[in-house]
Amino acid sequence: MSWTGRGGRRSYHHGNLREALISAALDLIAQKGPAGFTFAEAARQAGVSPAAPYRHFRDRDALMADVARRGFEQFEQRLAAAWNDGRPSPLAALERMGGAYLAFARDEPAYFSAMFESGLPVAEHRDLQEAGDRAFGVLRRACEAIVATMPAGKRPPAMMMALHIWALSHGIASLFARGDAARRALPMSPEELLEAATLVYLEGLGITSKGKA
Amino acid sequence: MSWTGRGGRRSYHHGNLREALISAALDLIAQKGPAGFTFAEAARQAGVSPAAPYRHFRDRDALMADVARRGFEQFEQRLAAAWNDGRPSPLAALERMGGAYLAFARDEPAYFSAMFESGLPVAEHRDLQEAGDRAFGVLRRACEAIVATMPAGKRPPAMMMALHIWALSHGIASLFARGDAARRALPMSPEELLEAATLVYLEGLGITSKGKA
DNA sequence: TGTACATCAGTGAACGCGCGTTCACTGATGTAC
DNA sequence: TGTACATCAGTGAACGCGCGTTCACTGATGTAC
Repeated sequence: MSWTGRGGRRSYHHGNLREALISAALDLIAQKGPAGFTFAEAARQAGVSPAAPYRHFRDRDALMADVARRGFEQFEQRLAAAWNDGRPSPLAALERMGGAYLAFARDEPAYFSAMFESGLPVAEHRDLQEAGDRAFGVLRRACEAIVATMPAGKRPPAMMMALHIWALSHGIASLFARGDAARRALPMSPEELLEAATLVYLEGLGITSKGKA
Repeated sequence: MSWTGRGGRRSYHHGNLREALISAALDLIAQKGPAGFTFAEAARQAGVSPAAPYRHFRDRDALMADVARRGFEQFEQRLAAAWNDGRPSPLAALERMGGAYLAFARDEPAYFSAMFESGLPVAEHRDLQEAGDRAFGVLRRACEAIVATMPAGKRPPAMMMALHIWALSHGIASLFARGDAARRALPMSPEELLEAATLVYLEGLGITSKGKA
């Protein structure tokens, strides 16, 4: 395949190998989990020799970390889009963001695995950690906005609230929404389960959802 | 090592190879994750030839499934011990059970990985699924007991409550309490985070913790 | 108590396989003049 | 516009390795009589 570059033109060079490897990695991770992805097979799928990937990634872990980083970036974008600056109302937007969390786990199992289950040492990949922090930041700012609507004396710590909702969403996503064979059966949709939990939690914080459509 | 059986006596037979393989698997999973465990290395660690494990397990997955099943059984026992039939009060016991969930994730990372992150197809291992269901049953019955203390008209569905608390505990355990390199930093202990979340959630259900010590 | 025999739980050598990684190399591309 | 050259991004062959799995085998154990 090395003779067809962009536009079908003959080409010794692949032209876009880095992206092709990322894309192959996503395929393989989605099919066989983070452990089932190998450098050699990613190269094969991209149509290059097994030595070629080393021009773009130091080793297998570096590729995996790049996939995870991209995953966090996409995740951040999706969460931010769902939050949409809290429109039409902060509570409605928060529910939508919960749905986006679950949708991401379901629609992008490869990214999700690379981000949360690949066993990458987050502390050793600064950019990965930062990307993760930015994604969490979307949720934290959402919680700050919601807390700000409450009377000054009754405001819970937004950071704690964000961690709680993150954990709740992540637990439901991991146990019930992921698109792999380990998914548990559930008598309702993960979205319904998460929405109900969030409403109860907000109620417990003293945030009533009466005004919500 | 094949010549020392129980009591140091010479022995061609290992004597307890099945258990030794399970124990080796736990070691290896704890060190390198579920993917880093191999049949061959488990055999080596148990001091037998690479063909020996086939006398006890059909293949690598069968061993992994057995580890996961044992994990769920231990998990069930710990949760049940923490719940202790709701003594001294159902709410105090529920908090203790949450702590047990996190402690298990931290103290038994190998079991935890095998149970939740090994990618085993739960549906294809009936005994594994049943063991998981029994562990969840402990939490469900705890929720039923708590719900039963409420006025008849105000009782939330215990099943939903159990799923919510399971997801919350699992999310916090996965993100913050697991003893591996992927653990995220946190401005408080996972236990504190979970306890606070549970209290807010119960408050939202209309369960006040005023009577709690 | 002794013996013959069946069964069990190991051995150890061998196999094919795919992996990660390296190496000297070479075709393609871009740039200076 | 053409040419020389540096750089880049690939090749393909090779390596050592550990894995899963099989095979005929054999030492140890248990049991019938």
